[in-house]
Amino acid sequence: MIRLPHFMVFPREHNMSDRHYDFNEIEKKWQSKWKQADLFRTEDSTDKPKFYGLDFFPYPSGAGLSVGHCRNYIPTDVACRYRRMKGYNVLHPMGWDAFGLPAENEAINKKSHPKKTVPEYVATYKRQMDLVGIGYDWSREINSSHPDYYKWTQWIFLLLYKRGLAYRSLAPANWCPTCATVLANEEVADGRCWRCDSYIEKKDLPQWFFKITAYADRLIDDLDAIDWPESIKAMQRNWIGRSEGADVVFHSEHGDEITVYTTRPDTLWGATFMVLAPEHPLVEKLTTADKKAEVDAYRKKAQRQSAIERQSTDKEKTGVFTGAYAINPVNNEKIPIWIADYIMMGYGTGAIMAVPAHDERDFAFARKFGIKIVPVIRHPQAPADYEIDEAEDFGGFTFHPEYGDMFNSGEFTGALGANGCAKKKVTGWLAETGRGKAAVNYKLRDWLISRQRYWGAPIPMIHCPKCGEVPVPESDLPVVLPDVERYQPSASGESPLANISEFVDTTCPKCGCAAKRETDTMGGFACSSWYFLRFVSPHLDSEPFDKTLAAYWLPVDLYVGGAEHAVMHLLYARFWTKVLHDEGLIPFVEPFAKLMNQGMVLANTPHRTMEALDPSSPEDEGDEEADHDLIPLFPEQLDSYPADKVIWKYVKMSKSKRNVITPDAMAEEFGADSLRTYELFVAPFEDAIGWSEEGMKGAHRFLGRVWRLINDWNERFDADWRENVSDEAAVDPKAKALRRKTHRTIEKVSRDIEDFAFNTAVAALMEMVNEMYAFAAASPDKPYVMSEAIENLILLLSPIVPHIADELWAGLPKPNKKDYTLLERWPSYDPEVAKADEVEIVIQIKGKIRDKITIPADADEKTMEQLALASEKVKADLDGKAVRKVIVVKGKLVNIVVG
RNA sequence: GGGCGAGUGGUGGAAUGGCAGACACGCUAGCCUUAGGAGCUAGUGCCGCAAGGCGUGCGAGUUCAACUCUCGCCUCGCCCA
Repeated sequence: MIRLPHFMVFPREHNMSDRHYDFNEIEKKWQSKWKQADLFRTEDSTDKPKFYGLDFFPYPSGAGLSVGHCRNYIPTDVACRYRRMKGYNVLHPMGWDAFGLPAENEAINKKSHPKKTVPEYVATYKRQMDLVGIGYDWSREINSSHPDYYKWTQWIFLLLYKRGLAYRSLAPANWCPTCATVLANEEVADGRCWRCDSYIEKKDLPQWFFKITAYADRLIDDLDAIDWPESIKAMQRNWIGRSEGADVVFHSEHGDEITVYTTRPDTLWGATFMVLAPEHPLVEKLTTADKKAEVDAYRKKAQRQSAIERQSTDKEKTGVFTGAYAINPVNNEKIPIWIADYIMMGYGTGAIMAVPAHDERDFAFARKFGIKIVPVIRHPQAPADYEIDEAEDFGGFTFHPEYGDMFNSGEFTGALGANGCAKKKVTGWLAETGRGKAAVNYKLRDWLISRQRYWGAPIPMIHCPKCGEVPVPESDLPVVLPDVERYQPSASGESPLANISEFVDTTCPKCGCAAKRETDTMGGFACSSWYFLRFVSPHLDSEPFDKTLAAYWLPVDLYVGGAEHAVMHLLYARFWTKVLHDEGLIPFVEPFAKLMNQGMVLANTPHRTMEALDPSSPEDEGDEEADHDLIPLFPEQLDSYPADKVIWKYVKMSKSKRNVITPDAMAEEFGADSLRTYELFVAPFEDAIGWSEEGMKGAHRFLGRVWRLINDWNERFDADWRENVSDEAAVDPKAKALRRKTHRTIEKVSRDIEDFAFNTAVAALMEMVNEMYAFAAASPDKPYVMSEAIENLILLLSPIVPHIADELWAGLPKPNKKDYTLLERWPSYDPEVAKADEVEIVIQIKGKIRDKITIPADADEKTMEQLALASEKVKADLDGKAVRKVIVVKGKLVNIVVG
């Protein structure tokens, strides 16, 4: 079938009332008018209330925007346009997270240079955002890879250094062999690199860290005061992983001090062995001569394994006895010291006391190596005379999630466990007797900021042979990233900048002698940790941001982006905000007052199984996830592949799967307004959706209906409806009903936009249009209520579909209107008009619906009961049975209970 | 294994404890049209000719009344291990 372009299908060109909905022309026209009028420019000085709406800082990718990105930008745009019409001073800016791994990796793949690719990609993003009609204030555009911007990223680095929150240390770091750089813990998922999926390795390198752990408690506590999804807050709390317990001091037989951290000091009496991480510094010293060979071999093996492999719960426990013993400080028992790979040096003190009776992993370990198991906590549900049978039922009343009472524990036997009471008692006693002290432990590690990569803000530090590390003086900022042809990372673990002598060789700002610059750059998350502040004064060159304006605009009122940044960007940005607050630069402690996460957009993508194409490929053993065996089929492969073998699956859109739908294609075929309507209407904002072109058609059909309805009525539109509309409604119930619908829709759409319930807002507008059609067909001679409905409908549509709204508004024969709907006031509704005067209520008998009757809306309970009992159907059904009780819900229902 | 969330027509989804399925998509029939990827009208949860009955993952419970609240289970998704 030949698919004709829409403009050939409708070749006619008529007058206003009859012309067809040419969205391409309309959208282009209004986008250019808005630009000329500088409609989205934000003013700073005003007495209006402010609204700061912000989208997550995107990195410009070569794939351009997909309809998935639009799921983020469209709703924010609607919220901002709505606030603008409500009379707010709105800040809605956009900029580019242009530094960092994603941008650099992409340039490498393209065999180009980020300096060249980034501006190209930015231009594409901007063009697409304008195409979709997003109302950004482009005069505030920022780019984190520009010296004007990263000067201040470096300035904040120095501020952190000055406040003792940035330090350099040699540490085993997550090394991605493919990206050839180290990564922060947050950038490693399932032992793989967040950008390229390679397995990470451990590598010892001197690295720069930010001391985010110093803010751990505040990062947890301040979550209570912000309006964020609970799931994101929970993820942050989990990531920080605060636990309370005690540091307990053990000694080896020869007096070496070994401190362990435990969350359950009340189980100390059950500690029957100790386990050290293979890397623990004391291992060398403790190991007895006869065990040395075995221990060394084990340590080497452990080093080669990833953290994931080592800690996997279903892995068989391994370990080696060091030959040494420690003394349990609470009962002076001699307990063996082992090393095992499931203990990590990075957590706690790298040493644990093992309580096999009450910890699953310790239990498995003790069982395997035949170590004594001593229960010391009685399960709350266990009978008083319960005897633990080690051979048979360990696990029954052994591991216990809650607190049981202590036994087998010397003077503490009988201490009650409820509410952690025994734990507190033991901790207090440990401190009094010098055996230990209360301690708080965090899973959170300091934020590793060094990257051995070119494309980032150079770390503004100088290494002087005499003075050590010296910060670059503020007046010398920015430390400019040198222009180089070859920027590719080296496998050596050294930054590409290290080979550029013009960059590296410098003089010490303190003593003036020859010195070398730090060659690591900052990871991209540094740039995005403060960009929301830069938008308030994007061109200021004397400070990172104007303090007065920051105090006015921030915190961000609405922050919208994907949930995948739950513990990276969102934690770092909160941390920096608190540091800037502590420095007295900003009055607030949290950057984002309200956070919303949009749902993903998935594409129905054809896949084949691995073996289906290549029968010789080895059968995958075990129950690995099926996804790993599915390979996307590209469009051109689909025809030649047997249709019954194709597996269709909704997966995330990505360039590599060749399943990306672009807003360009949708705008071309259906229009940007249709795209906006569809993305808002298809599902609740937070839900993932599967992309459907059928849905696009539906949205487009709706806009066509709006277009025809209003154009058909344009000649009959009466701008003086305000004076006449009540009279018209007073004499005609249908007119009254339409007025009611209009006012109810205003109420509903306003509330829904504020609640981010865009899908039901669009549905309410569709209902209103349907009702207007029905009314117009039945009462073509009642212009006033229709005029009221039309005028309000256009304004209600404006934030959602701004192009068609402005076009219809411009065509409306109404004097003294503004040029753009955005400049009009958002409609208000009259509760009196919105109120129904008759309602249909339900009559139930024992909860089953028996009849429905229409009664006056203000009928009281007594009247409702009488009317219900008078119903013929009810009478027949009651059939003389005794009425035991009647429940009346005003305006809703009557339930008659017979018995 | 732990935490969080979700299971409603053929599909996306709607419903302050009070008429389950709004609004759409798709489908069916009809109208209009030289044409349809346009538009309009009607229908569309399931069973039943009908009256009526049954229906929100499964099983209990609370209530006059449960998609909604409580408990247990199953399945799926996400995060952490």
